[in-house]
Amino acid sequence: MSRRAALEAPEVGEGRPSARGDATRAAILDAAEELFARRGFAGTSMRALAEAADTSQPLLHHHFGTKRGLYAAVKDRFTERYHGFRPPDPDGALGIGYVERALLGYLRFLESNPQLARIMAWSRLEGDETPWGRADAVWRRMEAVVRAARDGGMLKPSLDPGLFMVHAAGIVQYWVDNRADVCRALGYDPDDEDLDARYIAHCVDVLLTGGGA
Amino acid sequence: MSRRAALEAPEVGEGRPSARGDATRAAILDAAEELFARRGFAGTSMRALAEAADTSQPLLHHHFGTKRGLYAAVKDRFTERYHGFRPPDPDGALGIGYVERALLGYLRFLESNPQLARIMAWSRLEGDETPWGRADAVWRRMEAVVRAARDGGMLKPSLDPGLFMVHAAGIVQYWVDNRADVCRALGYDPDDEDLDARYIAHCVDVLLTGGGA
DNA sequence: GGCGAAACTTATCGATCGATCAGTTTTGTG
DNA sequence: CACAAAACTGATCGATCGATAAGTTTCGCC
Repeated sequence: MSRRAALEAPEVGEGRPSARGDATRAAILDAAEELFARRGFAGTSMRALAEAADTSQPLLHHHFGTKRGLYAAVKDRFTERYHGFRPPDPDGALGIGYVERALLGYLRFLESNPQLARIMAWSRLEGDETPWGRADAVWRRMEAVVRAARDGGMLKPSLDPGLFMVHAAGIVQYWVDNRADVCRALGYDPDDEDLDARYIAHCVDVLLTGGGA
Repeated sequence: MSRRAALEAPEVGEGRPSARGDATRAAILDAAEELFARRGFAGTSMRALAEAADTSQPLLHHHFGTKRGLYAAVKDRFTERYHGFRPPDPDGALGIGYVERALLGYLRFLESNPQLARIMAWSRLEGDETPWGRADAVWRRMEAVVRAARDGGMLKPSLDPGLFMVHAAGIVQYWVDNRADVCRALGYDPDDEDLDARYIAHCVDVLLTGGGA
């Protein structure tokens, strides 16, 4: 097996690096990202990955050691992207539109990284924990924003920042997960490009002013 | 292959039924429910299923035809259970506590059927659509309740019943899916038995009166 | 009690799985 | 250019996959 196994995959290498090697590694990761997201870990074979990456199957083991190692490498690359998401800068006042901008931003982020959302969903079902451990930082960062908004007088004092954030995150996540089913069941037009914004706006209105009469 | 294949599995049979056959079929379905929920379709082998059901592997094919047939049979049985869930009866007035009772009831339902929630999640990722098609009826039924509540003056007129229901369903689903991660990241005690109720109560408060200051 | 159908067991099929090895080509560097 | 390391290929390993065939036992009904 190659010395450049599993966990040390992304770094440039210990011996002599190679431009060609980096290119194929990237191609393999791209293909793996696509296939793992679509079919999950158990449903994806190394041979299918090799074919999708237009390489040979033993080469996958050469670069990433084992199938799990390749999976971990894919998630590592995703982790960087995931942590690249940040709630919009409150820039001073937490205006009324801030929550809407934040939720819509999160929705757009998930929609522009559909494979990330799917891989996270697969991982959760597969019982993987460690690779996404660093995601806790994102949670805490966003909770801090909510707490600041509350302490800044924008949200009512009785509000629990953590629970409120779970509430808000669930709004977005559930939507991207079930958008198609919801449209089919309740008769919304799935091709309506404004539907996402309407849903978020509706939720934000309820979140801030309540749905009660 | 047995005549009693795939889609016709649950019914009693066309030839001469057998008490023993029904018992093993149930045992196989129980084991399959457990294993498919834990490891997904691709991650579960027929041999592992046979061992868990304490039978032989060819017997699985005898009763359910193919692996997909068995999977479909498991989902069929789940579908009945899923449709067994109903929002609590408004019994006249839609009091302030009704939404809380409904959400908490849905949460308890999902928590008391953890395998149902997991199988639904697997199915969604695997791209299965038809087997849960009848779930649309549940969606519409619950939407009708929200619409009645709105038209009855309990919710504000500008509210969209469908979007509000997605919002509410997301609150519950996201919680059961991410409860453990949320507790770890934000420091809630995962063993706190009141946490579920507190979360739901918090969400209902925001849903009805809003989180704004 | 006997007869046919269903239930069940044992053995095994071909295909595919992840992984490894030996050998060749390419690449970077002195 | 020469040499060593890395990249890559082809062949193949044992294990396991879903599925089937053939034969035996059990069950339900007349």
